[in-house]
Amino acid sequence: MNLFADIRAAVISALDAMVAEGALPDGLSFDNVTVEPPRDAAHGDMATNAAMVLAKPARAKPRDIAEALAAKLGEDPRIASTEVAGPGFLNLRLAPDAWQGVLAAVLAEGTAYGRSDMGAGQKVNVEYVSANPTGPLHVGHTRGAVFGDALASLLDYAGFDVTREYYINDGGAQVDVLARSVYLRYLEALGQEVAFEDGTYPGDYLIPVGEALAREKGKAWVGQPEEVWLEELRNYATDAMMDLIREDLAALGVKMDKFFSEKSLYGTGRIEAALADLESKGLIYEGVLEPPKGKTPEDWEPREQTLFKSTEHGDDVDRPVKKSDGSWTYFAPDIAYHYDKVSRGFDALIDVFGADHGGYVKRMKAAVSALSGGKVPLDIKLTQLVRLFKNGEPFKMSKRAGNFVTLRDVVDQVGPDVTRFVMLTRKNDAPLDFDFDKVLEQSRENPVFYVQYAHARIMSVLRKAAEAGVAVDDATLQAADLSLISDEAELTVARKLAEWPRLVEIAARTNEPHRVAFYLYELAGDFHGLWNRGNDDPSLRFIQEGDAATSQAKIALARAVSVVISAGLGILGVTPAQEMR
RNA sequence: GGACCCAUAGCUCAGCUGGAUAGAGCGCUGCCCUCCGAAGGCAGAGGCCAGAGGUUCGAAUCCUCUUGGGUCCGCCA
Repeated sequence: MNLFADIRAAVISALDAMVAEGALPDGLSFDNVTVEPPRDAAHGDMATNAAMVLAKPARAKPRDIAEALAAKLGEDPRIASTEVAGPGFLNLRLAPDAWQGVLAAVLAEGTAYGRSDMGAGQKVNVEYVSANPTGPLHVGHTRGAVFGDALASLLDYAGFDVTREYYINDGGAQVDVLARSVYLRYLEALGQEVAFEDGTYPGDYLIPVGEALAREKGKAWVGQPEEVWLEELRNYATDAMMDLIREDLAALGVKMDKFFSEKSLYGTGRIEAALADLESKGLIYEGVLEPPKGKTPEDWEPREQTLFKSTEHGDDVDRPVKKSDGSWTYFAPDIAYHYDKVSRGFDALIDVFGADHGGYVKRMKAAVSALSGGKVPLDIKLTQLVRLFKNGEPFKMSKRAGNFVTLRDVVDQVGPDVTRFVMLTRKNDAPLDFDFDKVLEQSRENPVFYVQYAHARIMSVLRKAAEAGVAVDDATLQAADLSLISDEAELTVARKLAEWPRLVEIAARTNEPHRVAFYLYELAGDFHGLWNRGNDDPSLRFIQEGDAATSQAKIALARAVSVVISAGLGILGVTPAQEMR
């Protein structure tokens, strides 16, 4: 149930009727007609811009259209009153039982209240994390992981068929570096002194890998040249790193549907096939790029390379897919990977990258546009930096990874729930400050606590009511006399609940899961506001001693809040708190 | 030199496919706990939405330019 969508449907059908009666001309598009909550509560419960949007194409005055529309809508029993205002807004006031209907719907549908069919089962691929398999995940990856995971859940909730995917960059030179680094740890495990030069990974996390290798291989590889061990060790090391990464993801509660190996694209003809597809579209040629303007690298010299004509699909310059020595650039497997995604029949693709990959957005979009003939949209979401603090001071930690703070460092300190919620308290493209102390603070400033506290309070009410002998199971609450919910503070909460399905659709349409976190904070605020009103006005308390019917109605409202909080936190991957200590 | 992101209250940030008098938290000012639901609550002050043009019934939102900050820019993945 989506009250805003229902009322919008009523507006549209009223407009259709006006067309049928000749009050409006044929052929108007109602696509831009909206029904939204007004900013100012004094403007009523809902407002539609229909008259203003249609005034020009209908060649009529907005206020005239609004008056006529108001007359039609006045016949709808859900609409208590209408008012033409401002430049042509039509403000609607709903009958009280409309809000009570929302509560009944929440209790009946549970956490499915708010699910949408806007996705219509379309297949969407969300690729996120995709960190190089050369070490544990760090904080930057954590934000991408949380964002991508919440976005995937959000899209699922909005009716899309979602695949969560991780692209393993296991085909490039950095894997050789990893293998050599593990080799050093292997020698070290066998008692040799080793030195980590530039171009190797010195992190402690490779020590156990070297030790395990030493146990398996003994001294077989000591003193042997790379030809003997490099190939095998590459696989061994990447497998070990992916195990590590999977553990990190599990600690955060992230579970991928698919891990896609870059290496699987090499030597299998798949890169060639993707490039052949572009070639067949006339988008591949041999050429020489201009040097980058302004800042010319000192060793720059013109070289002929194989280029992808990405400029035909919105890029600024054409991009090399083959180096001058004939080997692939990193871009080539990326093209092949996205070709694979397109071939798997996804209706839409989403890539979640760190902000430092902003330079690749246009070329990837160009590639997908070319490969899919413009049919498959690719949205690329960039996650900005996370700045770490401890009690207000910039924070650095270098335990096991060398010089960066790991996902584990964060999750072990504050837990997965707090980590996830906090990572979503900022837009993805805005930098995020993460303070290890503040995120655990129990105050209104801390949205994690504030939302969890609201849920815990409701659970507490339910427990206390049950102890007092009031039936509070969902079936009983559904049957409660919701007309007893009528105070303004209570209706404010009910109105907020009515917005939830709408919020889900907006968040899903914009691929912005942070909107869910902000909504939950607002909902919690409205609920706490109601709770606090109960301090001064005992008639607003949820449990009314000796009056089971009223108690059940009020508790039904609280229960509905907890249901929506659960649903929202579920999207964010956060467990609702049953109690706070 | 170019590309992308960002600029909203003293601070940290929201702001819906363009809608009415631009919101929240913190901070600030003033009230409110002998008890019953204060790990707080209520009220108030605080804005040229970086600047200048444009599009239109209407712009924080879309376009152009300027300023200021971040990221990136041929064989590194």
